[in-house]
Amino acid sequence: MLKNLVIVESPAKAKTIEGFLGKDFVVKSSYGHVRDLNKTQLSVDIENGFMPQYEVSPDKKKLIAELKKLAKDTEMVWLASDEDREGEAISWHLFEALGLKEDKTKRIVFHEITKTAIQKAIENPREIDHNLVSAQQARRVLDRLVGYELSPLLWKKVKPGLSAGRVQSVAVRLIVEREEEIKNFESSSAFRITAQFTFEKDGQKHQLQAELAERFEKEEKAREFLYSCVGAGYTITAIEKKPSKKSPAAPFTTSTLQQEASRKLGFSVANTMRVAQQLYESGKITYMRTDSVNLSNLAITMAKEAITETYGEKYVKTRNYTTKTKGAQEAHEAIRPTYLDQPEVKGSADEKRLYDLIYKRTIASQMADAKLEKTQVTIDVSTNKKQFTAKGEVILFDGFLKVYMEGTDDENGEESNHLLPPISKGQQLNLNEMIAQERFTRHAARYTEAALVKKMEELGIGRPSTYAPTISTVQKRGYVVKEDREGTVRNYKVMSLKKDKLSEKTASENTGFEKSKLFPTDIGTLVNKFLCQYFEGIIDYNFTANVEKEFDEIAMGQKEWNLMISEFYGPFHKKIEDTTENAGKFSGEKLLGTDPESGKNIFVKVGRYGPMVQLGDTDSEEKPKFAGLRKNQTMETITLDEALDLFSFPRTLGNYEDKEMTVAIGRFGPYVKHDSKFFSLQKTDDPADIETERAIEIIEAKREKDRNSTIATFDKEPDLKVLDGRYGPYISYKKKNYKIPKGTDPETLDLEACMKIVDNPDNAPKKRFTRKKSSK
DNA sequence: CAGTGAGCGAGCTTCCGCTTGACTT
Repeated sequence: MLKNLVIVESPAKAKTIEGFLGKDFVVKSSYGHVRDLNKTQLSVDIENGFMPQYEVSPDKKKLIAELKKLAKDTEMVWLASDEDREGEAISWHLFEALGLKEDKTKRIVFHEITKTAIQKAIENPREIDHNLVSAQQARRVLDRLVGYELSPLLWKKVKPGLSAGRVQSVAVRLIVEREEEIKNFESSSAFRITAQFTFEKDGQKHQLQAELAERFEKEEKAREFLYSCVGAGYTITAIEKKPSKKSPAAPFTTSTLQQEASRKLGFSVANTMRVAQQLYESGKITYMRTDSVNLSNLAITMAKEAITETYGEKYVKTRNYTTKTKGAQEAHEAIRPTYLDQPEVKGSADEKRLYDLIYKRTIASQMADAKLEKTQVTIDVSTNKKQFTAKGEVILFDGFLKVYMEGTDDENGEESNHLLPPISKGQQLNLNEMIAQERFTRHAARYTEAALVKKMEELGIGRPSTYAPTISTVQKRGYVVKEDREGTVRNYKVMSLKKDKLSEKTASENTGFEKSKLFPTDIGTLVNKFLCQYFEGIIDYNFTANVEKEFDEIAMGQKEWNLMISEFYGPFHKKIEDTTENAGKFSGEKLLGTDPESGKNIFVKVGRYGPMVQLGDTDSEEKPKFAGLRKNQTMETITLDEALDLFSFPRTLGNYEDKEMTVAIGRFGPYVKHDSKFFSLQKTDDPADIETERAIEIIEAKREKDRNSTIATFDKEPDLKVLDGRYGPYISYKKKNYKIPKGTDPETLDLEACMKIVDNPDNAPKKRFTRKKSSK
């Protein structure tokens, strides 16, 4: 009989811990949650105290059976899931699903994976905290109720297949509102005056860059100022020195790792997590989904040693960081290298780069402050009362800067603090050139994925394990797109004073260029408008923070979980019913104008398949005509002329092989149709310009490509083909695809062998899991 | 992925938070 069975959440953790515990312990993993609400129905019994109806998750059936068998023959089961709300619930679900006995079960927790921490945990077991489990249950039920009542309402009122939820809808709101802010932003310009001075000291020539403290809104005033400096002398009248320091940033959490990897390595949030997972699984870093900035004592000791050895003792300053994040649950350590004596690891290029970032951030966090000296120099102008200032910064002691400096999201990095030449008070300066350059104010920056995560974390919305999936969800639903956008050229005025002569010119710059930024789509904007209008409370930025307070009360045993849910659900559900009944279709319909040919109205609106234009009124006798918007068109910017162009399809071309060709625009872009087959246009083709000749070219090019990807065909069975596709060779038969078993050379297949493959159910195409409903 | 859009109505879609692989037709 087995003595001890320990169950943790992650298999990599299980492996490490098993090494610490010795042969009397077997350590297994639950792979996260093991039970959940059924996803095909609400699974919350509203009439009976909102009782959730749990079931073992389909992908956990096998695992639970295994664990159950193991637990039966074990003297003591130790539930060692994380010490937070979700972790406590996982332990309780395991207890229930495995049918454990209280006297044979213990609950233990630890925040760091070290031998002492585990042994201490084993010596201090406790029982499952049912209040904490109730708080998780409240969280789970609330999210289900919100998601599963709001989403169907969107299907009815806006468009099928949409979704809404406590987290994703706020993420979309942030992006939509930022876009509106940008749209309403009015840029203003002012003239910034900079001067380059020279002087000689001890036979050496020096330069000094300075800026006028004041900016001029009007071009005329800037010009006046430059003129006023003609023939002027310049003198340094004050030098002010101030000591300052910089401290290192805290070790990485999930959110800060995503931000830095985005800023410094250009990683998407999903890529960062994928690479971090690989590093974690190969034992190189600690757990990557965490909101804690805490390092274990062991880690701090290791860091101290590494810093002392490489940089010397005066670079060491050990620190304990505390989180400032709202709602942080700190079940894990910060993200750090497992072994701090390893500055480099083997692995893919991405793994190496991400590890390097984690290594440096961790080491720097335990290093001394950088000591600086900031200098401000004041320069008087003899011909007027205005003053220039020059700023400089000297690093007296580099400290942690030797290793790592946190990146910034600030795109207005105009101010540069450079080294100053040897200056002294009273020094006379010569003006080399003075420039007045028109500078424009900038709108707030659009969100990158990582910047959105940062904002969500500030609002306490979402968790480390959901940041990346949420960003992917809002893109999958078509609410948000991640795109590059080209900028526009803008002119600005430059005036220069050199050798007492004024010259003026107009220069141009590219502005508004965006790389990998999040933009709202028409659907995202419309859904946000709908939710703002009818469910302001749910997408309020403080909604999560407020319900979190109540979850905390439940966790402390001060409130019943289902009472909390009931208080929320009453008004919420009433609003759902009201809106279902009283609100009309929410299509964002807008009249664009009238068709000059027929005089009928042309609208733009969201239809069953997305944004479209409509020719003719919905309630008119004659059925209106519809056409979907192209990818680069939006409901807000489409013009009447563009709408009319969309109605010019399908357009008939000449014949080819005695069959008619047409050109049209469909769901997947423009295409040529011939003999009831479809041929997609190239990106460079404009469907408005396609004529017979080009259409034939496109058809022939497609046929050629098909021929090249055909491995074998058979005269006896024209429906069967061996083809080479995206994922390698496969068999196509009667519009269904079959995989070829491993180790079979597709070139050698004859018809008989193919039919054998087709008939073998193992090779049958995978069907989407659909629940069979009993027929009535 | 497959080239639609009213209305009729069946049947489908959907949440957040914990975890990894499987493996694309």
